[in-house]
Amino acid sequence: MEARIDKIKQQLQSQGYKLTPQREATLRVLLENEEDHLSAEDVFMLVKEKAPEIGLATVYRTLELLSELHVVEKINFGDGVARYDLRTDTAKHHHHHLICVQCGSMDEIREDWLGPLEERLDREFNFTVMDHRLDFHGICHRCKDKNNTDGNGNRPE
Amino acid sequence: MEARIDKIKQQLQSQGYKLTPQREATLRVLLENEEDHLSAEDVFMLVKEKAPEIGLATVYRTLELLSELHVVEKINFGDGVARYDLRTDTAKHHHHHLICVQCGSMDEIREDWLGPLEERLDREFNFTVMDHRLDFHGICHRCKDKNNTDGNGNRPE
DNA sequence: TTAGGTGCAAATCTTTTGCAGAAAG
DNA sequence: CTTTCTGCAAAAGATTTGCACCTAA
Repeated sequence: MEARIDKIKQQLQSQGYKLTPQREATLRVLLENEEDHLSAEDVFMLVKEKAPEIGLATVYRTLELLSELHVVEKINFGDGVARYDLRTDTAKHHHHHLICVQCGSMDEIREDWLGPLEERLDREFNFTVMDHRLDFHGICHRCKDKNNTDGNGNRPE
Repeated sequence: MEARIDKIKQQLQSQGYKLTPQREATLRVLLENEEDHLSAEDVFMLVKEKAPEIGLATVYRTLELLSELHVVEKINFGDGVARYDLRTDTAKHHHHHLICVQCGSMDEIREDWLGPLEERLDREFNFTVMDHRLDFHGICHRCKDKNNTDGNGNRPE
């Protein structure tokens, strides 16, 4: 974890930014909750536990900065709040989301399935892909199990 | 166009909703701008040309209603505003977006490239896809041309 | 030392809601 | 008639910004 913080610190400094205690605390929260998709408010509350004096505006400013540096990715599930995902170390951000329309859960697929499509885009549309976002909406395996064993015969929708 | 309005009118009525002049004007705007991804504000301004007395809240309420009826799809490109796409008559909504990080333009690909992936999801993850969203971020063909002929050698970012 | 950061509060922006009056079926 | 709608204005949330004061490098 220290190594990752150091690396990000260098990224910041190479662009003339400073690693302040507030930014470091924010980074640690993101690292400790890598599996989650935290909103700015979520991050704020978690950071407050470590650094109670931090302001919400600083969290927003930090997340925006980290977003510009491609350290985190800002995502939007349509629930009115932006969420922030720490990016993995690989060059691109290759993961997809499975969003269940029944229970609202979200799983991730940490593989990239779009390589061939991106080549095709470059060839056919002269569009050079830098990033992508792929979300699937449907029924997750948990809900499918539940629907089948649900004695009262409830069905989604 | 009248046929499509009639069809939606029936959809509304079968659920106990009324087709008011405001709703009809909103629908017409959506039909006339099917290629665009209008925000609620966009729709509001266009509807105002036909029905100046309409209120923004009514537009929001109408769009939400049409969304529930699956007449439009509410989408979110992460720019802080929800946008609304008229759904095509086909069962699924198969199109992808090419969003240019340089000029902000957005093109559409009206083909579905994900069929095989969706089958794989069902097989490997037991996840049944009902819809998907695929956005690519990168440099569009227009900006690539512009960058190459730009005498002052400006580069994006 | 000094450019960049911070906290706070106020401002902004999108979207939602309460309500009294209007109108579709 | 009665239930659903509408417009307006106010409210609610999320995010951004102005500003005077700090602080990391």
